[in-house]
Amino acid sequence: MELFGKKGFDCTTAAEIAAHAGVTERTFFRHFADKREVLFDGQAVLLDALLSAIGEVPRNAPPLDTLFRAFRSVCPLLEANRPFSEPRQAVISATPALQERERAKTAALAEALAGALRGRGVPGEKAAIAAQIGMSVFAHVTGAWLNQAAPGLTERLDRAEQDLRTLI
Amino acid sequence: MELFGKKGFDCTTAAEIAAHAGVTERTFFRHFADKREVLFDGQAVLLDALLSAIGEVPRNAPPLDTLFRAFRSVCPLLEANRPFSEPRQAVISATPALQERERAKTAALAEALAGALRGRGVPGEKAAIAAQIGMSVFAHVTGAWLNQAAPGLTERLDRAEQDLRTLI
DNA sequence: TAGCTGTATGTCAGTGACTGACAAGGGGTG
DNA sequence: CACCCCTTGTCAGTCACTGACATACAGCTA
Repeated sequence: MELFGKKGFDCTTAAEIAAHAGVTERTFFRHFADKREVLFDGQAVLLDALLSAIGEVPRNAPPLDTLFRAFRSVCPLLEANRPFSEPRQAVISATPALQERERAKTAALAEALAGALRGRGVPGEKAAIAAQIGMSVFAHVTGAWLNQAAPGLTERLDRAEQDLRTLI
Repeated sequence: MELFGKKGFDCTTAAEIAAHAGVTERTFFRHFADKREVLFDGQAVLLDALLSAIGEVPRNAPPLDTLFRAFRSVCPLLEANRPFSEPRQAVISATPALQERERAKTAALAEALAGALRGRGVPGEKAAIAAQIGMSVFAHVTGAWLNQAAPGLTERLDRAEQDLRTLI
């Protein structure tokens, strides 16, 4: 983040990152599949949090309710991480290649959510659509919230869910 | 597509593509921003078709109806293009880097749709959510249809729209 | 016709992301 | 102590992509 803030992502070489961390470039690429991946490590904990949150929701809840409850339950985690995720998001917003990667990550997350829904008895197609919709709303909300802290995440989620329901 | 079918996308060098087209590698990169872009040229016509289709829908239609009417109206175009898009999709499905690019393209398309909705008086947040939701359903449908031709696009769209409406 | 201009292409050298193969160190276990 | 596993370093190589410069060709004008 130091280097990215100073020179931008594209103008920071992998060798520089590695040197800044006190290792070789080769070692860097053994820890991260590629240069972009260095910014997307926390995804795993978010995925775990969402999956276990889904497990807490009563099984008879409708799919979208299940998802939104899970989203709400990880809000504190995201709020706590804001000091790290805000500058990170600034770098991503300035770099198209990173936006591509970010979309890939949220897509993977959506697939995981779809799998969780299917595991709770939601039919396949509907689970996929629900997960994609829920995830795109969630990503939209968190993105807007990272741009501007107020209103908070849960309030934004409420509004987005309202918008979503009135759309149909 | 010949080369990609034979050796796969990753194992086909840009120099080979260029040579196969009878030009230099440098010339290749003057026509396409990067190697992946060579597979995503048709997006512009789809965008135009969708935007003009949106223009045909009466202005007082609710946002999601507007989008789904537009989607339905481009189905013939997609069905006509199937001979080209099916092998193309096979290459994309086999190459994560291409899936990333594809998601970026559909995201750009969703933003364009959101802009069109806003131009029709839909408030900003709702337009963004509607466009993302519509687009993700549309992408999901076309993806499934490219994997298996039957049932057809419009029928799949009907079912997906049903799934979507019953989710709420 | 000769000259001028703009645009598409070729050539070349260079940077930087990433990879495979091999060697070297260091800690735990028998 | 010998052995093994895991991490790291080293090195050479491939390939995507870029900037600078030269060249060819088409159309327009004097």
